Amino acid sequence: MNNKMPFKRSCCPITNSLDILGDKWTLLVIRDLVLGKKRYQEFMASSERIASNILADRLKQLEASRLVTRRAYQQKPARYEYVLTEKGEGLKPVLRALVVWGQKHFPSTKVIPTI
Amino acid sequence: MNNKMPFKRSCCPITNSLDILGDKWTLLVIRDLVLGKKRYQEFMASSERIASNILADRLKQLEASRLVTRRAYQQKPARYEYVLTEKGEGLKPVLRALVVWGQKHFPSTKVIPTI
DNA sequence: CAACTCTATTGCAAAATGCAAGTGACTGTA
DNA sequence: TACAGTCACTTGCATTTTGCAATAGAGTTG
Repeated sequence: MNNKMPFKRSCCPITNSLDILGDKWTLLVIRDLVLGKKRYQEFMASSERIASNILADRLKQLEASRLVTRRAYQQKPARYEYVLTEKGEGLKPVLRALVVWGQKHFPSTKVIPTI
Repeated sequence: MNNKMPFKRSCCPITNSLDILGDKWTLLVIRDLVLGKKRYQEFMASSERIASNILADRLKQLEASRLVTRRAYQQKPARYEYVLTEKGEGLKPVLRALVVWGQKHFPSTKVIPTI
């Protein structure tokens, strides 16, 4: 299930960003991380109902891209929490721009105060 | 090939935005439109080498989502150009945020002055 | 010890993507 | 008037990704 682009599509910064972020789920996981969620069940509980295999895949890709670090918060059983790196935190302006545009053009959507 | 989400995944503005923009090509077509490209061959000529069926599909979706309007610029044969609507223009801040993030984290990428 | 939680993984069907080739309506050249 | 060329797509088909449901493994709780 996991995959990677083997070559650069171009030297455009937008293209390179989309090679990591360009799907329907990755930025939603990052949104949840920005909102303070850290654990699997918290991501699963979001209203978009991500499938567990997709979530596992996206968390691996985010770790591989160094947007997120995985840290054990307990042993026995080993349990991990996911936290944004500085690179991942740097996506807040992208999320904010999407919130602004989304709120303007989808009137039924709600405010997310903390992004 | 053409498709649509039949229902809203959630009332989150980010989610609603990603339901339109969340793939590897849509925002690149919008980037090209922002850069002033209007015609099929111009989009095809971009360095990411989009496949023609994908481009046709994305242009249809963009029109259906009212981010783009299609206008005949000649008859015989009928030829159309694509122009951003105000809704589409409103995505410039999203593109700018992606440029900033991309340029910071992919050092080999180049500046795009006019976005 | 049986049920339950949490974090995944697996199998399989459905949808999206990528690639190459083809089409239809013309235009420009020999 | 053939004939190649351009432009804007469309089609067919193989590959890849996604979505859904079920299952698993490690431990906890009643």
